[in-house]
Amino acid sequence: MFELLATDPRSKARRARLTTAHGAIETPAFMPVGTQGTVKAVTPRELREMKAQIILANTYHLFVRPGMEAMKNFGGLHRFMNWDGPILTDSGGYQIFSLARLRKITDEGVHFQNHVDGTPAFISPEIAMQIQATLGSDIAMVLDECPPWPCEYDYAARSLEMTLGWAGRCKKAVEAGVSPAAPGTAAPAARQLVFGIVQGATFADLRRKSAEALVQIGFDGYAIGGVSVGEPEEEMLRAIESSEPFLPENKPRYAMGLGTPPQMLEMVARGVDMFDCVLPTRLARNGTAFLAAGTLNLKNAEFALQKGPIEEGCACPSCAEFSRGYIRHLMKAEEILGLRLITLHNLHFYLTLMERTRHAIETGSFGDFRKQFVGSYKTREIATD
RNA sequence: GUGGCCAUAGCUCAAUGGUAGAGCUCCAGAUUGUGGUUCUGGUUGUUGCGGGUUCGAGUCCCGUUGGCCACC
Repeated sequence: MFELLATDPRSKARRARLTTAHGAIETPAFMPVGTQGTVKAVTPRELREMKAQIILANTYHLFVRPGMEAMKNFGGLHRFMNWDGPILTDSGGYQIFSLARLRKITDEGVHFQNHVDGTPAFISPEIAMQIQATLGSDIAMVLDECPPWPCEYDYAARSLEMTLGWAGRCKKAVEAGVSPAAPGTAAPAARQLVFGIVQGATFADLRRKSAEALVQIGFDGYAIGGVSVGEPEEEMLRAIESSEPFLPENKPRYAMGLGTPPQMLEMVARGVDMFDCVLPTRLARNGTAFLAAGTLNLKNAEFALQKGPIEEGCACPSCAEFSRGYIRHLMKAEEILGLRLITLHNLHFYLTLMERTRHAIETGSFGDFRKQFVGSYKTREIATD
């Protein structure tokens, strides 16, 4: 169920609520990425404390390791990782193409060797949905091919044909009843939502065709894929703009793998409701922190003696207790607490940004908020102690 | 005391007598459906010191200082 609560009169920004089996998600929302059944370096308790509403996990990674036997044994991913909030599972199409040693792609599915021990495996649209049913995620994604950037028109068109065929089979597989049974109960679990994925690379006509065909099949939400693959920001926004007009207003839109803080606001203004991105967690592990003024590489020597927090006035647990100088030391010494503290800060930053965005849309001030935030955010701004 | 080996970047070490380099550290940059990864740049030298041979010496010769090893 997806209810629109407020809309911005001057842009396509929406404030809405998506209800899943494990609770409601207030949108626009950022979803922390927990590929292997863990948002790297933080616990589910910490995620709850910073008000994460939903997290991601990855079908391909969990299929390869620990595998479905473990998942069945533990009664699904929620119980396995001890997270009782909503989970969205990416189908693994992206990983099959980026990680696995490819054997063969056919209309039937993908034969591949996994990146862990090279074991051959096969994933079809039906199998992808079956795995996600076993994982018990609240939102499942269809299996798709994510073409590279740049990409020739002919390749993008052929890839889209295959992906659309797969989307139809995913829908059919779900209707045929691969939905998860509620572990340990007689009652059937609440229905798993399924999102289609718009592809079409950088070509507006393919994007439109993709969106319209998916809507024809009918999904609970629509993702915009084929972005965050190395394309320049203008291409990324164009991909959003050429997909969104053909998606229904009463269903959530999800920009896959995106983005930077300003990019998220630009996409909210273009009608996107949901985001996932590894930037806050990955960059944290390399020492980069997100601030209102831009990013900061905390490994830089200039922070060695600074006693202030990562960001003045920040309400995250790291800023409450630790200095830039200490965190820099931890990162230089490769102490795991350092990347943990920055991860907590960055996730708090992303989640708070979306909370402020929701508030701005509700109060009719999104335009000003967007302008103010994007205007003051610089990639190389260096704040002083 | 005698004999031998060694001395080059902050560290560990390369360099047929022909423009002194590498790895690590250090200083920066990249990272968008995960990459604690990886990649890309950059700083640093009176080649222990003093002489000599040579067109040219980190390299050959003499002396000297320091370290290590072996033997009286």
